Amino acid sequence: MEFAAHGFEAASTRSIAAAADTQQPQINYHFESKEALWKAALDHLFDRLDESMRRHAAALPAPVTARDRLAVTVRSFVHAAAELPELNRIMVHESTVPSDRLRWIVDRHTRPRFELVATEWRAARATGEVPPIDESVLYYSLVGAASLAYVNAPEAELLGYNTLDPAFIVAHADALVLTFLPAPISEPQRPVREGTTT
Amino acid sequence: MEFAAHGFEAASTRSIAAAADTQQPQINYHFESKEALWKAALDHLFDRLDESMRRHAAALPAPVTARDRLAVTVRSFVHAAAELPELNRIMVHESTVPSDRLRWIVDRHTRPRFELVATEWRAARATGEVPPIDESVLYYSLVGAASLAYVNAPEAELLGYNTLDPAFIVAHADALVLTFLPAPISEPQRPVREGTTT
DNA sequence: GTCTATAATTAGATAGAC
DNA sequence: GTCTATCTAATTATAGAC
Repeated sequence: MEFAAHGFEAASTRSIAAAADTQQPQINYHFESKEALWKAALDHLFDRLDESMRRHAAALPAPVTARDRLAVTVRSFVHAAAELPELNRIMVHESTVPSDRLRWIVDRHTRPRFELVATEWRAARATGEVPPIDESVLYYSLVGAASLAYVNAPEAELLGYNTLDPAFIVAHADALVLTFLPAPISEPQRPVREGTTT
Repeated sequence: MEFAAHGFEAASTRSIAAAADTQQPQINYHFESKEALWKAALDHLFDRLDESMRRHAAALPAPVTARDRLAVTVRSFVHAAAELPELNRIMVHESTVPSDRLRWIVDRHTRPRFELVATEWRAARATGEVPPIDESVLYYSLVGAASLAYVNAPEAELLGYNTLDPAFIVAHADALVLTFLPAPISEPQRPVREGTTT
């Protein structure tokens, strides 16, 4: 993906067309503009992200507690980030400077997904199953921890590590569950239910 | 910084010159090429990273154990990442695709810093003070967790969070120490010294 | 050293043949 | 729908006046 490798401005419609084995004017025939092509590419990548996360979640044991649900989300996201490095590459390319494109992504794709993780985190916080970390701090720490190894795969390769090796990906998912969702030491506090006295 | 905001290719020498209140040809007068300017900018940013980390480390309690030393490194890096978002922005822009520029950065700047963290991590692993996580997994998880909130600050702003707020930065550093360097539950295993019997 | 003018190349988008 | 040719604007780098 040219947009993932070079960013929106530096990705030329000529190289995008060449990668698709066609000619540059075909882009303006099939899409209204370079930006319309970019938006279509992002909608497609986010669809693939959702599909990848659902597929990996289905392969994991069914969660029972709120912490279990987060563990499934974390493991699924690590696997999806490894499977779709292009998406997180585009996200960091676009998120470094305010723009209409960034507002479009955040409104359409980022905010609903952030709210999903924040809601899961609040549920696990309420039962004392996870460490006392604010949801915004948690979100950026977790997403960054889960995605950089794949976003920066060419750099890791030069350091001598193949982060796309399935063994790396599984070790990575294990490590993030171990660190962000450690097994609770004390008994998890049950949420206080109405009408129940302790 | 135009390179941080748009990446090498998309940053025009005209806008760089305009930001420095001068004319575009001045760049080719003072530097051999656009790439030479970029290399000078990166050398300068890495110097500032080292200075920032030293300054923040000096403001923290002196470390005793290997885990303490890592905690100082983590806290200093979080503060430096917040202070210098441009550097990590350039790093993700450049690390997504193999290039001569990427090789230049890795050889000159990334590898020595990676080895430093890996060495500190191995020392703490040997005494059982930190979780059983491979150094490559740890490196990308930690750097990603520490930098994304500042790399993606414009995105966080649209989600309603000011990640450059000192309160966020401190909570972020606390969270990463809590997760990646939890206080050991069991007594840390002392490394076996030669000539010592237990 | 600093500026204007410009050369050589490449960008996204369009016109029009087939 | 697919192609070649081309338009306008932007790019890096250089030439040369001051």
